[in-house]
Order: sequence, then structure tokens, then C-alpha cells
Amino acid sequence: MIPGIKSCKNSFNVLLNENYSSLISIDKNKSYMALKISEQEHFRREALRELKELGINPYPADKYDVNVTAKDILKHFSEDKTLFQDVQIAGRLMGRRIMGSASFTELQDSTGRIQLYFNRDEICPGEDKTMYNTVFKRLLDIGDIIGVKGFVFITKMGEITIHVKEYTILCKSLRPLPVVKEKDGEVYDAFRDPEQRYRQRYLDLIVNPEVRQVFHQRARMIQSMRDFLLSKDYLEVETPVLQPIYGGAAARPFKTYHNTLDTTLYLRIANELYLKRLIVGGYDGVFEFAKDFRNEGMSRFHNPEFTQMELYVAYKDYEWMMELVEEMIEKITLDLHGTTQIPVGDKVIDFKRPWKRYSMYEAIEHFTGVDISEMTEDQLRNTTKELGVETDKTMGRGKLIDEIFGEKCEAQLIQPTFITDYPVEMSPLAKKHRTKPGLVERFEAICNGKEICNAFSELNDPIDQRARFEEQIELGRRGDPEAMILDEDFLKAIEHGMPPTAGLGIGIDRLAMIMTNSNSIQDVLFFPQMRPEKTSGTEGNINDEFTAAGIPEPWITLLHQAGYSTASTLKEANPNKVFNQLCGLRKKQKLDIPAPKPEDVKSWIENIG
RNA sequence: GACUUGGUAGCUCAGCUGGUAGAGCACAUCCCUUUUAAGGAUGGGGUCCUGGGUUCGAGCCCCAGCCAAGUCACCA
Repeated sequence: MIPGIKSCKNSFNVLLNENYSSLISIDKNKSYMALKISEQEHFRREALRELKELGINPYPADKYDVNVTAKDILKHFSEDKTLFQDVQIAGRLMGRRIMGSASFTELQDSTGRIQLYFNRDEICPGEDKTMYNTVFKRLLDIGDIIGVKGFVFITKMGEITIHVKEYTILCKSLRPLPVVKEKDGEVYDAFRDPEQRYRQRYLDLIVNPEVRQVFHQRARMIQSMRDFLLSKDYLEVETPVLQPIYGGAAARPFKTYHNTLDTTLYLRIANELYLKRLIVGGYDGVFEFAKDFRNEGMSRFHNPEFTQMELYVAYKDYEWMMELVEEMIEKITLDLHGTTQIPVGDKVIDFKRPWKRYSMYEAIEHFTGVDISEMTEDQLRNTTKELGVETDKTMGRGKLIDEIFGEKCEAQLIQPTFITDYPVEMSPLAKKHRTKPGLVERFEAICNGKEICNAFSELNDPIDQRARFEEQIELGRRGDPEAMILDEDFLKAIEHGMPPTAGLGIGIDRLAMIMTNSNSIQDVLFFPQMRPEKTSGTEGNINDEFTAAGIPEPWITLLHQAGYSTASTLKEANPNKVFNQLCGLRKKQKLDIPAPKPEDVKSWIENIG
């Protein structure tokens, strides 16, 4: 007899007799999925059962107080060996080296890992060695969460270690963790597959400590920006995500529906028009860290939902805003890195003020040698051909200039650079330039070849604003899916008068990528959007179909194991063959359930819808 | 949306010209009883992403699909 089968048998009995009903109650449509588990998971469920039999609650309700972290101990113990002589700490069990009556394991808490020393006769001072021999050595696994009490010492090997006097199981883990090992900075069996890392980010966070670091940095970056803005007495606000008219940017929206209002709503693509209403309302400065949603392509720079910080300050202009951006980003860089120079890929980016400034025309002249500032649309079109920039007939003057810039300049701007004075056609919400006709007072900051922010002197002339919206409507009629919609309610607001205002939008995810030296937006989002995993067919429904045909639960599992994973495959099967297969599986797994009768199997198959 | 590459055990990956599915870690049993990715022995574990096709025979070849990564397009 094969040893593995015996364990399977036990596990099945556990599931069928004791835990099975609770598994079903968790998700009855996928009950067989719960049964279709790997051998290692069987062993863990078996260990769970044994723990319960020993009177140990694997999921205790009590709080577990800790008085120290792994990081504290590692940082301070070598300086003063009298410290940490009565510690209590909790975390996840990572590595284990069991040497008989003495064992070493690693405990990982939110701050890092520390080695634990378990000694049999200290854990179990009396005759009963169960808590060591059985519970610790056999029933605990990598991934379980425990709490320990003890004192800190240094082993012969020179490693700071907690000598455990008492431990408590805080949570039994039922699934094996990817085991990543490391020696002298070299990582073995790294958990690197991006799909798994993003879909099961918790695993990524458990086994890849550098990932935790990225999200710490992201949080500190946002904190630093918020502190900066609050120190200027601007008001942090919240505005609607669900908007009846989407606006404030050129993008395609997600559409949804409100039942009670019986109306279409959109997830915001920007919050600009709401923040400006607040400036109309009399605030001098408002900002929001806003999740925006754009129904467009995905790439390593684009996620369907992303975070933008938008700021509007009354009585200011875009020149003023440029200085604010420099000051703010420089401060953030210093807060995070202690220097203005940070590595990004194979480059070093320096955020020290002042940043380079080019007008868009100057940038194009700088990178292509062509002065387009006086060109007509036809001349521009010829220039694009000469430069090898692809265009189409729907593009007007502004779009052509933007194409040249995007194609020839943007990627080459590595150090933070302000690009100013954009064509009016591209910027329906920006104020016309005070001296340069055909342009608007707008700037973007480009860094590492990508836009990180966008700002302008906000258009507050309601007549001009209406005309600009109407031009957008015309673009929309010509088929531009990103053309803005006329927002009558917003126009009404600025007709009441909005002070001259400088507005800014900063892509938080993009900035986080630079600040954490991440190559992909997915690395700075906990849960980047992924296509839903395709489960094999419609499992839940099939199970219901099997149930509806009068097939008892245990046999449904075996039917799946026999390869009948869909109702139709079972429907087409030969009843005698199915009967033989089920009996074979029952015998092989030594299941403690009576064999079916041939006529039962036949009737099940006939009953399948 | 287009192209390229990939999908094999819980994890990381091999797999020859198409010929009985492999390793390391993890797991189990036993021995050992203070270790640093690592004590020893033995053992179990697979829908080779899915569905078709070619073939005596497919993890491998062909077609279609799914998922991911990269590049491009659109976009912040």
C-alpha cells in the first residue's frame, strides 16, 4: 500500500465527517474545490484536526500583546546585552531547522525576521513533551502565526536569537507558502512570477521584503506631499467619484447606472471641475488625493484606476505653480532619500531646484532643430513628414505640435524639466497666454521621459470657456472619443465668478514609480488591475447541476476526479464505465462510504439536465 | 488592438529528433539531537494552461482559444 494514500484517506474522512459541512457553508457552490486540494494541504488540515483534539484552539480569539519588534531587537541588542530579557513577540513562522531536542526557526513580523530557539525541556519542563515533540515539531508549519515569550541571546554562530520559553498558536495556515531562501545576499527559489505576485499580493508581501519597502515609500511620499500642502493652509477635500457628466480631462470614462435616480453616472476621469467649483465657493486653496478611472489601454504606465493629486489655488498663476511644484517635489525627495539625487533605472535623477524650463516650441527646436513657432498648419504637416512623425488628417495645428513633441522630445527629457505654453486646441480648460497668441498658460513637468504633472492658469472667462467646450463638442462630432462634454452646471458656477486660479494635477503612481525606482505601475499598486482568472468553465453551476441530478456530495468530488468536470461530459458517458470508475476510486482511496448501485449511477446520468 | 516570448509538482525550473514526466526546495516517515539557502535515509506528490488536429504514439509538431510578461499604439 502506498503511504500517501493512507494520509489521503484520513484527510478525506476529516473533511467528510467533521469539517466538510463548514467548508460547504463557506462556499457551497465550490465545495468540491475545497476538497480538490494538494497533498500538503491535506497534511495541514490533518494537523489542524490534531491540534483541536489536543484541546488547542488554532484560531484563538484573545488578543496577544507584543512588547517588541524584530527590528528593535536586531537594532539594539548588540549595543546592550541586558536589554530584551523578557520579550513577547508575534509573527509568521518562516524557516525551520529542527535538530531534535533543539530547533531554530525564523519568526517574521511586520518589521523583519528574527531567529527563535526552541529547546524541548524548556518548552516542556515536565514529563509531557507533547508541546514540543508533537505540536511544535509536527503540527506547526511554515506560514503559521505564533506568539512567543522569552529572552534574547546570541548563539554560538553569532546570531541574535530569542530563546523561547513559551509559545502560543495564533493562527494555523492551511496552504503552503512559497519558500524563498537567501544566503549571502543571493536569493534561492525567488517568488518572481509577476502574475502570481500581483494576483496574490499578500504572498509577495510575505516573502519579498523589498516589496513592502516600496509601499512604505509610497505612503511616505503621499504623507510628505500632504504635509507640504497642509502647511500652506490648503484644505484637503473630497469630491464625487460618481459624476453625471465626466470632465476635466481628455479620456474615455467608465459608465455605470444608479437605480433610484434612474440615471447614467460615470466614474470620474478627473476632479478638476468640482475643485474649481470650490474655488468659486471662496476657498483659497483646495486639494484632493483622488482615485480617477479611465477606460483605456493598460501598460506598465497605465492602470484603469490611478491616483492623482489635484490642487487649485486662488489668485495665483502657472508661473507661481511651477515654483510650488519644484519646491514640493524637492522636499519629497529629501524626505524620502535625504538627497535630491535618486537612482532611476540606470540613470540618476536630480530634483534640486531650479529645474530646466523650455517652452514647447523651444523644446522642439532644441531636439529637432526646427523652429515651428511661426508655421501654418500646412507647413507643420510637411514638417511632421520630414521628421517621420505619423499623423492623420483629423489632426489640427495643436495636435500636430503635440505629436512632434511626444515623438521627438518627451522621451529624451530625463532630468525634471518644465515644458510650458501649449497650443490652445489641446487645453480647453486653460487660460489663453497673456502674450503669445494661439497658446495657453500651461506646463507639464517631464521626468524620466514621462509626464509627471500638468498645470495651468485656469480659464475663468465663462464666455471663453463656453466657446472652448463648443469646440470640443465639434471634435466629438468628428469622432474624437476623448473630446470633452459641455458641463452646463460647471459653466453656471464660473459665471458667478472664479478668481484667477492656478491648478495642478500630479500623477501619484508615476511619481511613486520614480521615487521607488520601479519599472512598472503595477509595482507601486497593491492590486493592479488584472484580467479575471478564467476558472475551468462554470464550476459552481456544474456542481449545482450535479446536485440537482440527485448525486450525493461525496460522489460529485469523485466524478470530478474521474474527469467528469462538466455536466455534458457526464451526460455523454457510459453509465457502466462511470460506475466502475467511481467504485475504483472509492476502493483506491478507501473511502468510508457505501458503494453506489449501478442503477443509481444510471439514474444520475439520466437526470442531468 | 498588433507583434514577440512564456504557461510542466505547493515554489523555482529542466525535459534531447515525437518514444514509460524529472531536479532542487517544500511535504511525509524514520534516524540524528545547537543550526545558518544545507544532518542522514526513505517516500509521496502531475488536468505538462484549455480544446481540437497530425501520428502507432504528443509536454514537445500544427490550428484555435485563455492568461501573463515585454515592445508598440492610445493614454496620466
